[in-house]
Amino acid sequence: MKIGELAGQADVDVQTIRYYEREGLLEAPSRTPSGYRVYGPPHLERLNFVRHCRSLDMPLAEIKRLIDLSSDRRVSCEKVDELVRAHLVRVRTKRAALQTLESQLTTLSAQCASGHRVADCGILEELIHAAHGEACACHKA
Amino acid sequence: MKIGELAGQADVDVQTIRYYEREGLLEAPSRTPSGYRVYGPPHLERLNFVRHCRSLDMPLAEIKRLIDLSSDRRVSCEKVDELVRAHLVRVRTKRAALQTLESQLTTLSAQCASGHRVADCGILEELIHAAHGEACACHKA
DNA sequence: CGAAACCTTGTAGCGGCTACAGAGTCAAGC
DNA sequence: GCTTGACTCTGTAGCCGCTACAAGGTTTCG
Repeated sequence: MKIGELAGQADVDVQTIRYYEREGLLEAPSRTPSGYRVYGPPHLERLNFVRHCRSLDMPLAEIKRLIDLSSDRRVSCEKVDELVRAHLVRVRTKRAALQTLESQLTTLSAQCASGHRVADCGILEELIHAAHGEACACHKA
Repeated sequence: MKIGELAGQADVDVQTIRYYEREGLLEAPSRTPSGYRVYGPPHLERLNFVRHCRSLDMPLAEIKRLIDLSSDRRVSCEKVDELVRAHLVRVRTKRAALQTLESQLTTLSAQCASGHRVADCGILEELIHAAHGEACACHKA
């Protein structure tokens, strides 16, 4: 199949496929005499794998390492697990930060009694006041 | 004070300050005859405000609008609240997505019984298997 | 035969910085 | 006075993961 069909099957932009090829995540496929890329089922499988990892928010570099690891089937599985675990830690950290953020913003939004002017706005006061302090507590270890 | 001192006070990179100036978030300060930027306390205050908003993960464009709104004290506060609320929705959505992600990765990591080879790795099997399906359920509305 | 839909490469843009290059300025020590 | 080092200046390029555009070539369909 040609690139457009592959893109349709995997629900990915055509450009993204070429980008993955450039970045070494997808093998360069064979070409028609006129230079069009021709893909087979293994390419689709690989592409779906990459997209699934991306849906788990893994950076491309990590997906690439995962592919390299899995292509050498003698390698200990611990490395794969290590990688996934490290990623999990990152996600967890970010999620926790967003949670803090969420409650801060909720508090902030509650400062605003409707119908008044900016001059009396609790939100802005709060933001300016906080800015006076020594930076946001949520960003201190 | 000069840019380095301002940067120290606000715990911001010097380059970031110049970047904020270029982007219109910080007023261009006066200069010494030799062209060095000279800042006063109001600049520090503004910079701290921007950093605080950034610590709340607001995009620069939004912070700029917030500054513009707050400089016109006659404007209704609703716009400020609207802006904060919209940001809150974005944060909440992202946090929820990360939460789903977190549990998926936890499940994934549990697939891996230690000491075996990649060939038998539950994680990779899981990832490849999932990739075969019609994409990740977590990304469907 | 000609239009439309595909494909090709190369390049630039997004956001929010960060880092470098190459030049100028300034304060302190010898 | 002269050097050294720390600062500052501007301009430019890189990071990530795409996305979009330009300017051309190919294929397909009516």
